[in-house]
Amino acid sequence: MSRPGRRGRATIEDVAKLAGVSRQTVSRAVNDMAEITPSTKQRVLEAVRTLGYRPSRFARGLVKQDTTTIGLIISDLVNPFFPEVAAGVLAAAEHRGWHVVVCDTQYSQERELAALEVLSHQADAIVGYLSYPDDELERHAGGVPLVLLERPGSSPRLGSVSIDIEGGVLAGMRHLVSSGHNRIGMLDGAPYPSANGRRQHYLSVSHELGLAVDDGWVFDCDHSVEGGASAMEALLGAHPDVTAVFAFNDLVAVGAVQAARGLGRQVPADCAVIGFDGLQLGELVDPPLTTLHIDKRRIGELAVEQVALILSEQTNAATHWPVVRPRLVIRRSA
Amino acid sequence: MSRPGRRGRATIEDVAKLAGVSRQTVSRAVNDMAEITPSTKQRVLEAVRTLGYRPSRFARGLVKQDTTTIGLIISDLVNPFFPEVAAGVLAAAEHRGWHVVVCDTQYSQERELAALEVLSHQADAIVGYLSYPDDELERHAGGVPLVLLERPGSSPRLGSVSIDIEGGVLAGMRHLVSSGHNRIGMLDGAPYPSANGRRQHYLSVSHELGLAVDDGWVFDCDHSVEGGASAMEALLGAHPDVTAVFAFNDLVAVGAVQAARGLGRQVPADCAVIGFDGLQLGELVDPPLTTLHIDKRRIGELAVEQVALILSEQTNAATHWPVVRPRLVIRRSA
DNA sequence: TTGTAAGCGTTATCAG
DNA sequence: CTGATAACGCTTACAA
Repeated sequence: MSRPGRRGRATIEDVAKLAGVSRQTVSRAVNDMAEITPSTKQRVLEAVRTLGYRPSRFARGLVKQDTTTIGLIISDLVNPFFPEVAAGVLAAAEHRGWHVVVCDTQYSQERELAALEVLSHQADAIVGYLSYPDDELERHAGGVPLVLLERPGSSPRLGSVSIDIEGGVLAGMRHLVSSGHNRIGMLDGAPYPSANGRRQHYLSVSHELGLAVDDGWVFDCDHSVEGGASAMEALLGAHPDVTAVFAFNDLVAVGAVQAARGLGRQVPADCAVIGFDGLQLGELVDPPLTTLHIDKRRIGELAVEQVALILSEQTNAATHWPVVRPRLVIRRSA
Repeated sequence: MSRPGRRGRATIEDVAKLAGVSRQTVSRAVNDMAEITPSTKQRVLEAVRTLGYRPSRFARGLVKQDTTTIGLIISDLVNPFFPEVAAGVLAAAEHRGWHVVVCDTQYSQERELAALEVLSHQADAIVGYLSYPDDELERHAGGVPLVLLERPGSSPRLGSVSIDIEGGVLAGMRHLVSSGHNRIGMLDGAPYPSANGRRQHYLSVSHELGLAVDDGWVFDCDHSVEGGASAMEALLGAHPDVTAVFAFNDLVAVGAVQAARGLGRQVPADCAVIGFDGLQLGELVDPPLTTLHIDKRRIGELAVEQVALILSEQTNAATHWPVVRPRLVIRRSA
């Protein structure tokens, strides 16, 4: 005995009963297919309305296997970097008629795990900023294709979209050196997925360019304005003679500028600052931020293309790992 | 005859066959339930791995009616305002174990409709910045509960979280007037959902305060820095004697500051500017932006609470429509 | 511990 | 044009 509302919502069966037709006919009316008389359609639709009937997405998805959902895991929606990547993912997904479920990890590995857990059940593929080692990721993804953002994947089972960090660092450091700097410090993002590479490349490039700096010139910080500010204070404390700073990202760079000023230094006169990602914010602060601009939307779009590739192959394997190249944008801070 | 991969993915049946057990046993192994011998569990799990089996979320969702998905429709992920709202939604949803599917309309009504279309089929409730009239929305939502953001809902079927625009405008205008301004212009967001109210309240408050301004002192613009800049130029062109500007939001305000300066005016000396939403950006520009700060995360959280309420009542009706109050934050621009 | 049977709510197929 | 009937893939009883 199936009362409407027995388990909450009315089913197609309930509608059929009320309208005095078969489930099939209800289906035809609801999805306005052709083979149905206007009058019956009316009657059915009325029953639908009075019962507040809505088709179950699960039942529908079960029978017509066509809806694709991709899970997006990002670190922090409030960092302007990520929404741009997300916008790229959303646009590319919408273009394909896919849905996107978004999770924000707040840089927490625990949340990252939870997100993987959820999305491995709810999505057909996962794209995101992930921090666990490849093998652990594969285990927790439970067979769902994975596309890593800003990080190369070791196995062919893992797609990836990365950034040419080395090229970016090289371009940035060269710019600073050619502007006459040789005591260049670095503010690195605290170790987290997207944090990889900058520090190492900073050190090797510094070495190549003959700069007398080492690990002691690098200070870790949160990926935020506040983080950048306090790390900058630490750097200036340890190396008061620093004349330029290579920042992990634009947020950090802005914080560095503020801290430098707070300590009485002019930017760029006393200390130059260069950012790394090219947020709009950088154009609006004073002085405008010199930065290595990254096409963030493109990262998201490329990630979805990767998913499409992987999903279309029965091998479930990626064959091509795109790399996005930063572009030096010179403004006034360096 | 069901070959694994007949329709793409292996099913529980395929695994059962390969492991030589029943589907039930596979289910027990996969969801690691208690009543199963370790050895068989091993065997099953191995079959799972070789077949690359993943349970269908649709089949699972069909039988255990517990997954809740909420659809979030925002106008523009790249406007820093929206990610904060979204972050609130995500946090509150995660707290409840709900999933969030995000759509970005790019301020396009066409996309808004498409998003409604999709989400009305894929979500248990929709939260978002919507521009269509209530009745149209209800029609397109096809019975899915709706929570309107920054806009009151007329029917009890519509939840909403709004902002006390009137209070905000009043506080802002009073601040400007008490600072000695009486020729105050306005840059209003181009008519779109969240755009409602500011202009009207600006006009009535101006009238109350005895200011000699009218519609001609209001210029529409995109909700962006660029939009604010060009509208500011227009305003300064039409009313060169303007001494203060009430901006639609902080992005617009920043643009206004830039334009004012570009035309040789000091801010706030020659022309004060006040924003409306309290982005972090406002603290970082020069001069720091005076603004009416809005708790954007809270908007998202309240929206999810509304959804929970609506979903829990069988009436499907909202009974309480929260209002978020702006808070005047005085910095240097006004 | 394991298997069997009965749904979950839809759509597709094929008669009528 | 309409209605049985059979999937769709999984879980929850209930038997064995």
